[in-house]
Amino acid sequence: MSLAHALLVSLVTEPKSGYDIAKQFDGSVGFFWQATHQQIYRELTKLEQQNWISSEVIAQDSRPDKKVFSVTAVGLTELTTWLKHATDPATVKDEFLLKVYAGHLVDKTIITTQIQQQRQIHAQQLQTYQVIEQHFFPNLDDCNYASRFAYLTLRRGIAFEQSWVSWCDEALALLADWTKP
Amino acid sequence: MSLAHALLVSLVTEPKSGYDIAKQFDGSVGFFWQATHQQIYRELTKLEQQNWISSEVIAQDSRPDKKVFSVTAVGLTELTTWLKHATDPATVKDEFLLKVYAGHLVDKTIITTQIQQQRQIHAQQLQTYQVIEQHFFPNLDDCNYASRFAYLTLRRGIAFEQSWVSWCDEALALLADWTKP
DNA sequence: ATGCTTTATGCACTTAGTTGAATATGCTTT
DNA sequence: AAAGCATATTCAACTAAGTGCATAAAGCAT
Repeated sequence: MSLAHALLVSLVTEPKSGYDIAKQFDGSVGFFWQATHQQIYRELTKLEQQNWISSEVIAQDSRPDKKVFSVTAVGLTELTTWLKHATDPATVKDEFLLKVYAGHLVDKTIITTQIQQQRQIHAQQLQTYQVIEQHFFPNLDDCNYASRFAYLTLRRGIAFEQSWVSWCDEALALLADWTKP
Repeated sequence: MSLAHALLVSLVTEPKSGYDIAKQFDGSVGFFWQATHQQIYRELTKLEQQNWISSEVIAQDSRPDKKVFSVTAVGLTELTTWLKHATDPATVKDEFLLKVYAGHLVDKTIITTQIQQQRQIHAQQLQTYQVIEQHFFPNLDDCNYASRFAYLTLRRGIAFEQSWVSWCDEALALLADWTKP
């Protein structure tokens, strides 16, 4: 279970509220971890009970109060312990590939459409990543130490999406020549 | 929720027992869907209640009886409906990338080791896929219609692993030049 | 006869994730 | 002024996923 660690990673960069994390999970950390706001709030409560994080209520004018969480010393120790431990490879559960595998059951156009849709999604995401790369990392030497690691994960995102787009093209080309017997 | 569909896909190829599916999930379908035997048995029970599959107890000598499941007409309809529907992109939850992102917190050697371990895992898996490709798909023209779709998923597996290995090499090269301030 | 392995299935429990709503504040739009 | 929107948090109920343990039948080895 790593939602806890995803939250710690997010909070160690800088303290924030549950609401902020939920928003951030749409970007940066959100590229490799997602959770709904309910999950986030529930887990934050648990982490505070465990004393891995502590909270402080901040009054805001023009907005409701917010509860800002920071990682405690205990939490930081836990984080480094976790970083040292070997990582199990992420389990792949890919509904789309399941459909490709079962593609022989239905008319070819159905799978062709599916692949085209996926190609579109991944090409879009690739472009998003490339814009971020050009905008925030035009020159790695100018980047601080922490953001270089963010850059590595961005490079992974780019490689991932490129690999998908290429595969879609390959698959569509192959499919074109097949006929159902 | 697609465990149900993963089971249907597995059973539509040929009827089998829960035990057989659990074994098969170590290969072919297992490359993009995994489940423990308890999950499988529980879901099979549910699918039978829904009448998407039906079972027949087969007595075996030299082995305990087994319950062989087949996809019903209702189940097949459900499968094709599912195939036609748009597919949400798989949610990525990658503990390893989370660690890379947090890499600035700890000594560089820790992340280097993590990346090397991942490289080893993906290089190994790549080789496994390549052996399967050479062994079972030396010539696509000789393959029947259904196994061509299996080939597409195998190609995806190969592209995925190659992409990981390349990224690991790139990341290790970049990391080598960085020093913690 | 007993203990180990393979085949085969299941229950109980726990954790993770989803869905839907309620509550509160203050800003902007109509 | 009313309605809708963004911020901010929480409750309650539910479904899905995952872990651990238990059972049982047959074959094989000691």
